[in-house]
Amino acid sequence: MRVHDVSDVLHAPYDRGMTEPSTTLADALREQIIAGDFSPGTRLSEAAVAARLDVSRNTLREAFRVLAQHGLVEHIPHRGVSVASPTTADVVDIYRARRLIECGALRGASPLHPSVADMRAALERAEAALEEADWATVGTANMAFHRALIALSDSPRLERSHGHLAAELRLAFLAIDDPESLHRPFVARNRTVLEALVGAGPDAAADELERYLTESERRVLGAYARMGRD
Amino acid sequence: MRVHDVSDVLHAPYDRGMTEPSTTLADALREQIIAGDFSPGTRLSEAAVAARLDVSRNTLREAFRVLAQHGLVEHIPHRGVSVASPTTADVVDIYRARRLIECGALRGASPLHPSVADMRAALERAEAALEEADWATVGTANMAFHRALIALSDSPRLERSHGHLAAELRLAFLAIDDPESLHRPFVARNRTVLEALVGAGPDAAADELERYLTESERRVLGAYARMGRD
DNA sequence: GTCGCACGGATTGTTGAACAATGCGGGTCC
DNA sequence: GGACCCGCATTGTTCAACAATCCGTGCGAC
Repeated sequence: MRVHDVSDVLHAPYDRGMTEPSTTLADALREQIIAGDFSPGTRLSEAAVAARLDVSRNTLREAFRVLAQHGLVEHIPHRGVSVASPTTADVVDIYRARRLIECGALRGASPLHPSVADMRAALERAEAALEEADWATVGTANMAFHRALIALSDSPRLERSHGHLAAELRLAFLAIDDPESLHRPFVARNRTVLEALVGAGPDAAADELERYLTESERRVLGAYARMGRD
Repeated sequence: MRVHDVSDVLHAPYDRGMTEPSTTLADALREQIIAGDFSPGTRLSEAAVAARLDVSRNTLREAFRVLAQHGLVEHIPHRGVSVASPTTADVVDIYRARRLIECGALRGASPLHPSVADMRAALERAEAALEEADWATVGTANMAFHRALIALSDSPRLERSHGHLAAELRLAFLAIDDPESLHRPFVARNRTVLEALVGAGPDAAADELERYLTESERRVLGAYARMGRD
């Protein structure tokens, strides 16, 4: 069953912590969105969401502005915001940007960079989850692998941009809803990338990564086509 | 004389047009900031800016959130927002990201792409402004050249990221306030890049662009060092 | 003198209510 | 069936208020 309205979703009010709601609020909403609490395309009524999260409309609107900048939410004037639902063109663009940024980061990386350990750790988590057919965890770990890969560049701004791409892409995965075929084949490929990096060197790893991304894009687009998606 | 408080700046209320203030408002503020109406580091008091732009604090805060996401403004909880003032580390990071994105876009580009015409047009504007020692226009045209260069990638997301980098970098230029040395030498280099693209091909152009960016970074960092800047 | 600390003013964070402006759906009329 | 119009729901924005936090100031202790 698909969720098509906020009211269909039950969840606790976001956790009020020590920081300001308006900052944390966007984070909380982001987490819920990429966790799939609201499926892509869901309309987010200001009044409904504000009531459910127990914040005022004004505060919520600030959070929405942030999410809209991240591409996680689409804001159309006088028509409200809805969870972004990446089109085929969006997917193509996301992968184009990923290829450029990830391969570039990898090509300029040192195999001795501390993040290599993070990549390895993420890879091992993915391989462990693979054993148990826990595709959600596999997906998360794959994501972490690529995040660590970008960290090789030591560039906060590239990490930020890549984070946005990853979040948007996750929405596309949610829309497809076939985690196994989207995540399973790519654990082995990630291992190949990592071993190429510490073995054959950054350029070979980047070439391998490029194949990875092209294949991943092909899968997503194929699924979209089968769904008759725009 | 440097501006250090909003109250020092005189300007008309932002132009109320047909679209919603909250969207246009961020744009208007962005324009004013990158035009140098508020010098980097200036504190932007909510009450003062709201009064001057004739909007409510709530609406202004939405705009601030957007600008903060763009990196144009720094928002510290309970301490308000100030115009970003890129540190040396920021400059290094911005150039690192620019090198990766711009060189990557160029390397994957076709010399037959329509944006090549835009690059040429921007270059000619820069060369014309150079004749008249109009450094501000030279800077704007140089910026447009690189924007057109990114457009070679046909990736809206890369264009957006690059736009943010360019805006942040402009703040660094504002802080330096020596437009001639920052813009003059690079017109000829842009021509070299363009001619390499249509002549020797994308890879040669990318190599040239890399030298361009390294040299530009060196100038900015040098100026920062001479200013005793963080 | 200066270090720590309490106090108060100023600013930010958030709320709730209100109203204008816009979009959407339904009904009517031709 | 299609064009038009009207009413309702939602968004965009403002305002006033209050809580929470920060910052400068002055005081006292050492």
